[in-house]
Amino acid sequence: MVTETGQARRPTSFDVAKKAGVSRATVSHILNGQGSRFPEETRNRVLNAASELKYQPSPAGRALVTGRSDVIVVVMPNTTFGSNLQDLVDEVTRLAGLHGLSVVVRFAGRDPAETLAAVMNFRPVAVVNFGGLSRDDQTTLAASGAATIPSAARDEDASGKDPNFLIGQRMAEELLRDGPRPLVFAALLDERTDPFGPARYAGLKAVTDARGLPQPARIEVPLDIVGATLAVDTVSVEGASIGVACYNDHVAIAVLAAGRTLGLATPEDLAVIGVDATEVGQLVSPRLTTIALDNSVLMRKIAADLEAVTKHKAPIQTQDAGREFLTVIQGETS
Amino acid sequence: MVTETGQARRPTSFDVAKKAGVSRATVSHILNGQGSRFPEETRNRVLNAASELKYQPSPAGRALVTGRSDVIVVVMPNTTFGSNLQDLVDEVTRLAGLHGLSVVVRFAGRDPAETLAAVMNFRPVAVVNFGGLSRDDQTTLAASGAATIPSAARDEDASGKDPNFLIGQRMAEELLRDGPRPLVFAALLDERTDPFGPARYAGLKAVTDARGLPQPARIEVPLDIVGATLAVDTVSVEGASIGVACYNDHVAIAVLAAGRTLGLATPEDLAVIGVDATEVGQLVSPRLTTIALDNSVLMRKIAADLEAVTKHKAPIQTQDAGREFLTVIQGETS
DNA sequence: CTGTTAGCGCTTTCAT
DNA sequence: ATGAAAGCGCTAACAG
Repeated sequence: MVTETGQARRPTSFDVAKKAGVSRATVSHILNGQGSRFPEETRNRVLNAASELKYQPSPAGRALVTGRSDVIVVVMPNTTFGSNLQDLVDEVTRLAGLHGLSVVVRFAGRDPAETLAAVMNFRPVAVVNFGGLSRDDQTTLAASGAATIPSAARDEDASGKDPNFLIGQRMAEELLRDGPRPLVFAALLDERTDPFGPARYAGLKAVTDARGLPQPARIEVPLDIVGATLAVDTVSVEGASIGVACYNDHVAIAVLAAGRTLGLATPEDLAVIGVDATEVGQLVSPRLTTIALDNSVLMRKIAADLEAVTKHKAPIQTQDAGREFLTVIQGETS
Repeated sequence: MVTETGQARRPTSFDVAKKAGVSRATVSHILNGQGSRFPEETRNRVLNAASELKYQPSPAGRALVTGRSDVIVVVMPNTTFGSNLQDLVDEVTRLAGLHGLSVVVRFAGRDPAETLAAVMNFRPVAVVNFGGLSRDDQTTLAASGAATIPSAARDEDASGKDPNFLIGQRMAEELLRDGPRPLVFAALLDERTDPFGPARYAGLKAVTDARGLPQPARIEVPLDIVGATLAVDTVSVEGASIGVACYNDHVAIAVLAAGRTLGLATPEDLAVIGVDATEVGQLVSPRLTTIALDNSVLMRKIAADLEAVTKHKAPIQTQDAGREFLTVIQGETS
């Protein structure tokens, strides 16, 4: 009765070693790729033993000795996230899997410090920041040995490189396509939790400035009809036409609802443009004009950075994609 | 060259022990609450030392010795999830924090086996299943020592206990409020990824059966206007009225869009009801009739189960909430 | 009450 | 080419 109690003890590298007739060190070497210098025969014995035993190395054991877990944390901003969040996460998960890493998703909470602490607690090899992690946070992470991905670029203080700045610009151009009119930026109610709004506003403003138009107003639009109507009412002027650039499609839908309540004609009196090209935005009437973001560019950047991190190389300097990742979906609201 | 700058070695329990003039074992005892029997003075010395050093126990070290990580994995179904996912996750995170556990979010991928493997890889103390984990998966998890939460209840094969069954019932009743008409269930396109649909359909069918109505048709509605129109067209009958119970608000919006395209009057020819009471559903025109789910009931259940798990008690038998967690939001589509 | 001791499963020099 | 040995940071018996 040397063997099993019912308590299926997970096989350890020792079990594999025994079965393959080698030492644990050898097992470790071979299973970590370092063993390309072992004779084919030994390697096969080990590999076979491992797979027969369904051996899974213990993350804890490895983490303990390396001081680093095989985890990459994905931090999502605490806002509605239009493009299908799950697709993004799935893709990152797939990518991470290619490097033998597993993914942990974390939503940025109200308290940034707490979020950061939680993230660091995982001692991740890298952190994918979709927003919600400040510059300072990233610095702290870097000091702890965790690279932040995508490296730099994003949130680059409205320098014209920031994608969100470009989004703002593009929205302004679309709203001004048929001639000048006052522009309004419709933000989420709670700015704290919105990492993208400021840069987008800056993009809007860059365009109005360039064209000698008044600086865009800024309203905060809650996602209910009463609140939205109140907010829109503060900027709509009798008989005049305005163009509203919205934080996302949901806000845009709220602004449209408010416009209906206020008796504004769309797009004549009230032009609206959203961001994200959500499915629902194309199903409502009037169909939303919106900006589609091509995440493949972002994903390529992430893939490259991930590669760099796991290879201990410096982050590759992918050239900025310019605006090609933006597409205006022409709807009925602009 | 790797920056060796802030690589400040994290303090270990040994550092704390030294600073407090005790042994590591004592530190461990005191920091794990087991030390309520230590003299106040010793305890304070240790606690102070720990906080001065900003000591954070190493998850890996602890996991290695206990064979279990301080992690609870939240598994989200790979479908649109109406009720604000983040609120749910935040709440679970808060709850977990109360027990010193950290939360990992995982979206169920296309491949269930892979998902399960990833989950088990964390050696979690518990798994919160919002859908996406099958009965078998849960059994496997249980065998590995991870409790599944909420315990039982959910997905109870359409036995009238399953919340989704109740949702189906309630939708049917609402659609039949003004008299009998054929019912249709509008599911998500990809049923594999939909853990809730079947039970909801069963709920619908229970009502039509009870009232001697024909069994509900079932259509799969993609979230684009063309596909949705095609799908709805297969069930709409010239001059007749139908009631469509939708998987969620987004599907409902798609069905309404299809109805517009097909020239159906709502709610006369085409009554529609959604699930989730999303904000956007109340902002579109016509305003959606939908079912609001009170997640507080679910959260209470989760809280209780979590308590039970960490206390090694048997899961508390909270009495089922009946249907009180369901509220029909009366809109303009039914 | 507190410390000693023994690992948990793994990687990694350093010998052989 | 392979293995022995030394921990990584922590907890849990068991002594004292």
